Amino acid sequence: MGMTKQRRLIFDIVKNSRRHMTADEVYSEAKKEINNIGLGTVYRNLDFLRREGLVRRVELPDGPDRYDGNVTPHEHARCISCGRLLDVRLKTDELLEKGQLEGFEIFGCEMHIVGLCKECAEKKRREKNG
Amino acid sequence: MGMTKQRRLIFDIVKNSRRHMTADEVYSEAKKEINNIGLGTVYRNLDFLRREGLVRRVELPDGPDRYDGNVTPHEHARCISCGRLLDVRLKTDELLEKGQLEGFEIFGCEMHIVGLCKECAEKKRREKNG
DNA sequence: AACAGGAATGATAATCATTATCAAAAATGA
DNA sequence: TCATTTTTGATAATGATTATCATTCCTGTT
Repeated sequence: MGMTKQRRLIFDIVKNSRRHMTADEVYSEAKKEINNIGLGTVYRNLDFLRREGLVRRVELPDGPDRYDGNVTPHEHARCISCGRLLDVRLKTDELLEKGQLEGFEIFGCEMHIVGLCKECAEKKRREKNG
Repeated sequence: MGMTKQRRLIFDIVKNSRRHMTADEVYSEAKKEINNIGLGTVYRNLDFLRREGLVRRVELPDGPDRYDGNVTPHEHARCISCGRLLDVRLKTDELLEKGQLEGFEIFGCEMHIVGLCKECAEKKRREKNG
């Protein structure tokens, strides 16, 4: 596996971030280290790292994909106000009502909870109450 | 609510379809009735109908959105081979492990199961076994 | 029926995230 | 070292969706 300084940098950025960054945010961050890094390089390496299982790509139904350095199984809740993703663990046992997917070969499942995070919910409440 | 013949047609197409159509598929279908209908009109009306709660938009993480005439609560399982969506009902009770989303105000949740539908799984099995 | 005002239309351009392309540069390995 | 493969940066292309805008179509009121 060719490990260029670009690839290492991109990996470190995603791995060390506690947020769930977009490719563009990774790009901005990477430019601080390598001034002339290309956006294509960022996309290419994020995809490479995903294929290697080193990072996880979270594909949201709207808006750009996010990259997650935490590759352990978990799902996400997205705040529609600030856009932040929160990690959640699901009880996946007994999720489906029985017999619905007879013969369907499940490879994986993605769940996105949408709503307001604690901070944004409180902020909205304060605005309302004056 | 202005109900033009375009809007009525688009609604009928989605409502009468047992599939989950893309905007482009609705457009192709609509052109059979109204030859010079615009793609923008299709998008505009699908969005209008969604806002009115008459159809549901299913936003997949990859590929174009699908439109569903069934607006009762259900989730989808997508076949990665033929792209078809299957309806599934979830046991949403006790989905989350307790205490994870303290303060998070849940508006909704979208789940996409991905895998192979019965037909495609069987087809693949046949190809393998000769 | 005529008319005015707002809404919807079709055509087209613009947007945004992502991929593809490709020559030049860098890494790898015999 | 030198040849081969991989990766890079720059740029163009893609695909789905939205925005724009002049024209046309409704709809309700006289």
